[in-house]
Amino acid sequence: MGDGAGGGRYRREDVARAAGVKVRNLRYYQERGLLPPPRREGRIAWYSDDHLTRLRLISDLLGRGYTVNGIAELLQAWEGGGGLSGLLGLERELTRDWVREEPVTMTRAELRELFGPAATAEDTRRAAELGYVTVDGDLVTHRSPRLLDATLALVREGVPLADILDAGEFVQAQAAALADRFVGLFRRHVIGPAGLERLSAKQLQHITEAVTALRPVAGEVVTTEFARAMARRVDEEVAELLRTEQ
DNA sequence: CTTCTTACA
DNA sequence: TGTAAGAA
Repeated sequence: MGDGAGGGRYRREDVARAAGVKVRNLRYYQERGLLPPPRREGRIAWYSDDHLTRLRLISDLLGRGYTVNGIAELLQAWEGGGGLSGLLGLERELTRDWVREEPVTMTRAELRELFGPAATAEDTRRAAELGYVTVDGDLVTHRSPRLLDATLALVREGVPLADILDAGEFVQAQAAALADRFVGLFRRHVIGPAGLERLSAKQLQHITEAVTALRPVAGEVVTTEFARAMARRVDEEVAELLRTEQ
């Protein structure tokens, strides 16, 4: 959070890699109006954090089966609401903290050292496929230090990495479903049927505040319910173990 | 030489 | 979506 969020400090290749899209598609998205043009400085194009956020949103939506045109419409509706600055503000609110973690980069050797012989190249490939890491030559970048730590903790307890990745894939699907559910609620009851198209600056402000207020609620509900489910399940498991060992 | 664009398959 | 060719 040191320097201003405005400017632009990514080159074409950098944003593309960070967002997990191909460089070729930057231009494509631009042409389709999904991505604002970068700031130009001579022959180099500078992309900002806002571009990166937008790019991640686009590739995520695309990955879930939305069409390019569908996304264009959505984005257009948003822009109609509060102008570009309002849109970018809301977009930031919607995704903050969920994508804000600072990635960690290490060499393959360092990765092996962390995981020990348990980690195969196949595991790395799979982790990349699931979006946990991106591989660039000898460098491996993990999206989330927290997830990396959690994975390491499990591996050190003897859980096979392949099984952890299976669990990760499952959790991703469930998490996406949960997020869809919450976003659906939000859309229906906070934004309303009118959509964002003709909202005043004040209304947009209210929505932004609502997002800020409600985001922790969604997390709260999920962690609480998860804790309860885990407690129940663990109790059952313990009871079962005690039964069979008698 | 590198970074982008244009244009075509 | 890949890529050859040209502009800057």
